[in-house]
This record gives sequence, C-alpha cells and structure tokens, in this order.
Amino acid sequence: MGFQKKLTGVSVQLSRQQPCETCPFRSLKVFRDFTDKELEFVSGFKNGELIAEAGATLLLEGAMSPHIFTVLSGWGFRYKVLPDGRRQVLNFVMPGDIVGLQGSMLGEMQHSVEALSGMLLCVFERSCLWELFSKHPGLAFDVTWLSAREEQILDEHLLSVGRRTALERLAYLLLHIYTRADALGLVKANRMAFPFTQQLLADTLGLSLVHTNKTLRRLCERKLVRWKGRQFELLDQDALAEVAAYEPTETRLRPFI
Amino acid sequence: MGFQKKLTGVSVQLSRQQPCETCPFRSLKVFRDFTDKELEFVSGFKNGELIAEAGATLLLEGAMSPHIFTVLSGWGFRYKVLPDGRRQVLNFVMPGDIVGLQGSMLGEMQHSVEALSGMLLCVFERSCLWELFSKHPGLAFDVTWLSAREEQILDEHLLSVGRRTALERLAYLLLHIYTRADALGLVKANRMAFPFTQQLLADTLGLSLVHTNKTLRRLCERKLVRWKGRQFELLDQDALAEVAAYEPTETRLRPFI
DNA sequence: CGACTTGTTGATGTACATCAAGGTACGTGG
DNA sequence: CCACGTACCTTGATGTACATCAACAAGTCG
Repeated sequence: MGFQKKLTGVSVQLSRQQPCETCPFRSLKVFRDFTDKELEFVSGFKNGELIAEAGATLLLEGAMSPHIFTVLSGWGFRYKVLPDGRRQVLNFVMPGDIVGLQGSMLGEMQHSVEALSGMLLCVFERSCLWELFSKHPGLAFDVTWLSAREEQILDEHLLSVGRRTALERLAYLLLHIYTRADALGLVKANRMAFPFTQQLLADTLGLSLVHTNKTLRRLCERKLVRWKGRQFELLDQDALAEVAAYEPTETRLRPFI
Repeated sequence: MGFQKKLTGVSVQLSRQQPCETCPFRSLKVFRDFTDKELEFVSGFKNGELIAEAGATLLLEGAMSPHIFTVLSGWGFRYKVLPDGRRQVLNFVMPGDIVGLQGSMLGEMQHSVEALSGMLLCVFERSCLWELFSKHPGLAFDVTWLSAREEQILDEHLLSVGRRTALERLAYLLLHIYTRADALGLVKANRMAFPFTQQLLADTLGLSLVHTNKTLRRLCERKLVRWKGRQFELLDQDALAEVAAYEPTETRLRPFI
C-alpha cells in the first residue's frame, strides 16, 4: 500500500557561496547566455548554496517557504500525498530547474520536494522575485518559460496516467527521463545513472509496486531497456517510443536563471 | 472506446471590439485593479474579440498559433489525444483564464482547446508578450501567477487520477469545478449551469463512460449532489469533500490580464 | 394552419462477462 | 535490512450490449 516515509536524518546545510560567474551552467549549451547585467543581478540575488543529501525534504506541503531554489546538480522529485498516505509523484527535478516557484507565487506550498540523490542548489529569497520581474524582464520571461515547460510535462504525464496502459506508461516515463537526462549530458553510450527505486516509479505511474515490477520485466524481456544496479541502458529507443504510443514533440530548449 | 470527434460546423468569428475600460471583469472582486498605464497598454495590446460556439476548436495540438486568448465568458477544456483516439482532458478553461500561453512560450501547441459552451474571448498577438514583459512587470507577474496556478491545479488533478479511487476522483472533480465556478459568481443557491457530458467527465477522470455513470449514480444516491438536465446542485459540500479525500487549500485569488 | 405521430440522434442508465491492475505472501540477493 | 522478483487470488474498472429518455426534424391528418 504505497510507501512509508523513512525518517532519514536529513541535514540540509548551507555551504560557502560560489560565484555565479563560474557557474558550470554557463558553458552548457542548452542554456542561453546571460547579459552582464543579468549576471550581476543574479549574483546579488543569490543567497547561498544548499547541499542536500539523498532523502532530504527540501520543501514540505503546507509550509510557507521563504526561498526559491535552483538546481545545480542531482535529482529530486515533487510529490503530493493523500491523508491516508497514498503518494503521487508529480515530476522530477533536475539541474536547471526551479524549485518552489509555485509556493512563492501562490502562497503556501501545495506539494513537497525531496532529494533523490545528493543535490546542490542555489538559494534565493522569494521576496526578490518582484525585483527580478521589474528590472530583468529577460529573466522574468525565463521563469515563465520554465513554468510553461513544467506545465507541458505535467500535461503529458496526466495523459499517461489517465489514458495509457501500464506498459505504455512505463515506456513513456523511461523515455521521458532518458530524454531529459540526455539533454543535460548525463547520458553516455545510451547509459545513465538511475537513482530511482521501483516504488518511486510506481508512485509516479499511479501503479502498484508489484505491477510496476511485472511491467518493467516485460520491457526488459523485450530487450528495449536494461536495468542493473543503479545503471539504466536504453537498448531500442524507437521500439520503446512505439510501445509508449508517443508522438514526438520537439521543445526548444530555453534558459533559466 | 473513448470519444468520437464530432465535426460540427465550427465557425469562429471576430466580433467588433469592446473597450477594456468597460470590461466586465474590472468590477469583479476576484481580480485586482489595473493601474491606468496597464489598462492603456492592455487596450492597445488587444487585437479583437472572438466568439466561439460550443464545440469549436480554439487551438489544435501541433499547430503554431500566433494568438493568445483571454476568456471573457463561457467554458472550454484543454485536452490531449493519443494516436488511437484515447482522450484525456487536462483542465477546464473559465473566465479569467489565459489560453494558448504554453504554445506561445514553447513554440508548438502540445494540446488542444475546445469550447464547451458558447465563449467570448479577447485576442492578443503572441509577439506582444515580450513587450508585456519588458514594460509591464506587474502584468508579467500576473501571467506567471496564472501559469503557476494552472500547474497547481494539474498537480492536484494528477494526484486524483493517479491515486484516488473512482468515487474519490469524481467527488473531487465536482467539488473542484463547483469551487471555481463559485469564485466567479456562477453559483446561485448551491446550483450552477453544468455544460458537461458524462463522456467528458470520464475523459477527465481517466475512467470509462460506464464506470463514470455508475460512480455518479452512487454520489446521487448518497444525496451528496443532484444532477438534472444541465443543472448541477451541491447538496452536501462537507460530505463530498470527505469522500474526495480532500485537504482544503486556500489559494489567494489573483489577477490576470 | 396547427396538432399529433413518427423517426432520428445523442446522452444517460443498467446488466453482464472479462480483464488489467491490486494486495498479500514469500522468495532472493546485495 | 531493503530493494527486487514472482506466484496466487481478489477486485475495481472495462467493453459490449441494450434499454430509456429528451430534443428535434419531418411527415401526416383533422
């Protein structure tokens, strides 16, 4: 029946600040370049860095967090839970994503965010959002762009959970994760580090753990994917897309803070 | 098996323009007041009005629409379809909502939008979005706010479809629709006009038509709601929320273009 | 010309048989 | 110990079939 919250000692610590000028993202080509003024602003805007270990809860449903984060490295996930503990994973959080924007715009957080692996995040004050909108329309536009992309991912996810079969759903999810990881350069020779448990995938797909396992096994038997330890390998992308009932849709990559 | 696209003659016509200064929304208290400058800009930004009859397709998946819309009156819905025709309704579109923002930010439309009743919409050029962000940070903020709220609704919907039972799902959806309608003043004495068919609800809930009908019947038998003709009546809000496994979450109402 | 009958269509209601997915139990392996 | 693998039985949801009901158009008759 769903999952159980493990109360891992979840220390979240502020680390020494590193300058945005040497931010590793600045060289990644999926992100756009900043103007000098923007860079200067973001540097000042930045409040510090956060190191979260796997299992740490970054944001909790119902809370009023005074911060917004930007992911530098590592994986996390957004999720909601029902009163009786049933959990639904909404989306994954990856480098370049903003965490906590929804809460900053609407008030109270309506979902939780947990670190899936060790994570490094930039911390910003939510109160600075307004200044960002007034003085840096380019950055404001980027924030909105990210919000629209998140919405688009949720749309597709909802289509999956609502209308795809278990096999299609899993195929689509794996493809989706793989594609996002690939865009960030996390894939080498069709392989990537895969920090997910099957329980987590089940809670993402809206399936039970057992059924997820059986379904995953089917994909492996068909030689579409390989999954061993914490490594994932995509064996036949086209066939997997076929199974997923997936219509390819290009999304232009655009920047972020 | 799902739905069949009815090819109603779907005329979409531009009507004579009415000034924003007398926009009926300006007096509704769920929306914030504009400054004079903002009002002036929006007036200039506005391209015309659109009258859509029920069944009209406002936006089609895969297209590159040069327009953004704002809903003045009527209901619509956003949806996606799989290659074999299975349909998933993502969310409903109501007065005050923006339609087509995602497509404007990301390029191609990744979902379709259809009018559920007769609708009246304001039309804007997507190319003006940039000017809006540069010159009117307050409006830009509102756009982002709306985007964040849409995301929040999708989160909750995804939780529903992924983890709630059929009965809980339907209860939640009815409550959600009712609440949104109420905020816009569309509810009188616990009653509201209800332009939905059961097929549409089924496609929203990720259920079959038959099962949706049975589930709806159960809610009626328990005297939680009444549904007759095109009228919906909420009989017991607390009990319905109880069935929905619903945790109340206040969202401050905020403006829009 | 108006009133009544008939046919059509789309939405709703209900009864099955079937199946995809769930839940429990009990393995293994790192 | 926790994540993964598999078997077995149960159940919630599906698909098909068919009946009902209201809205509407066409045709008929007094």
